[in-house]
Amino acid sequence: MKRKPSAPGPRYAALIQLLRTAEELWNSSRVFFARWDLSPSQFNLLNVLTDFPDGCTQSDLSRQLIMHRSNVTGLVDRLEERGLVTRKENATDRRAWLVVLTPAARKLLAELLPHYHAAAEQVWGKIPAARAEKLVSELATISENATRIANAKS
Amino acid sequence: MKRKPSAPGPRYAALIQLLRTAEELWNSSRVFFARWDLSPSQFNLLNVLTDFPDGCTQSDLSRQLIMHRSNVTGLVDRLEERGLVTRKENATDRRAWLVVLTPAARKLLAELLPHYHAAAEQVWGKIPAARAEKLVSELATISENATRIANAKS
DNA sequence: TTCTCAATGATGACATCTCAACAATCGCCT
DNA sequence: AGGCGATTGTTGAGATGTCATCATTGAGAA
Repeated sequence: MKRKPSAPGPRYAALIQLLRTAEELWNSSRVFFARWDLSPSQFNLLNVLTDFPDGCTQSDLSRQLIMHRSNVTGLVDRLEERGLVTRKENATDRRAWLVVLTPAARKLLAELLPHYHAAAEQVWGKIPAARAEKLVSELATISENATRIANAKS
Repeated sequence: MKRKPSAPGPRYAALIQLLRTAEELWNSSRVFFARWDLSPSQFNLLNVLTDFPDGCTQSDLSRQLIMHRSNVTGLVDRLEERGLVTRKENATDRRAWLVVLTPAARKLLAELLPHYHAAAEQVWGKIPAARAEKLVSELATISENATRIANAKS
């Protein structure tokens, strides 16, 4: 008894749900960060920079944020215009800038982050932390498999 | 003993991993669909249309794909230029088009979908279907919570 | 019927992203 | 020292996405 041609397997729907959930999270975060006039990408960039008090190269940022170098250029441009970030010259490598948070950005993050972390916890509802942590390893497996399969020569 | 100010809760990292995994899946799918000269969004649109043999309104498409109406306009424009989709006039509502798959698109999908469904299964590796299905309900909970929290008046 | 409000799709402005190409610089190898 | 390949940031083209706004059309209330 045949079903539809090329019926999806049982785990296909789960992947779709995963993508959809991530999209909803992203869109929700857009609404959330709009209160501080930030986009999710802008916040992520600032958030990464908090781990690099001495500054961070744009290429390093692109790797941390998993995006193309050329995208970081415009992102930093707009954040620099708003005074949240500055480009410092790098004495040891004259090709690369050092992107640093301004005090204004640190103040903004100090106000924003508690709300953000609280909201992140709220999103899980009654799902316990133990379950969430088990999820992480499964998600990591999926990430690796996806990247490997995509880069495999067909 | 205080940690960093505004330390993230235990489930925060899991959310980050979720977003990262979705991003890797999306990027992997970009590489995957490039074999047929399609973007992930273009594929998703065509895939949705297979469920609507009589055609689908652009607004309906925007709801199915969770994107703004204005985005569907350009997406359909480009697919129409490539002959994968046509805009039929709608007798019962002269505001709306009916977007329909062309035979060429059906042929393309018939060739593409088996590979896609196989890859989707492969991504899970040794994670059993039962666990994947349990994931779905948790992800659905997260989706709902995120949307609700974002839309709540603060 | 007419009026009003909602829905549809298009458009323009803009942010976000990828990719290819480029000049400048770095590092290493000979 | 010189040369060569890799890395860095920028630029331009173009796809993808949001949002506000608009004219057209639908549909239900007065």
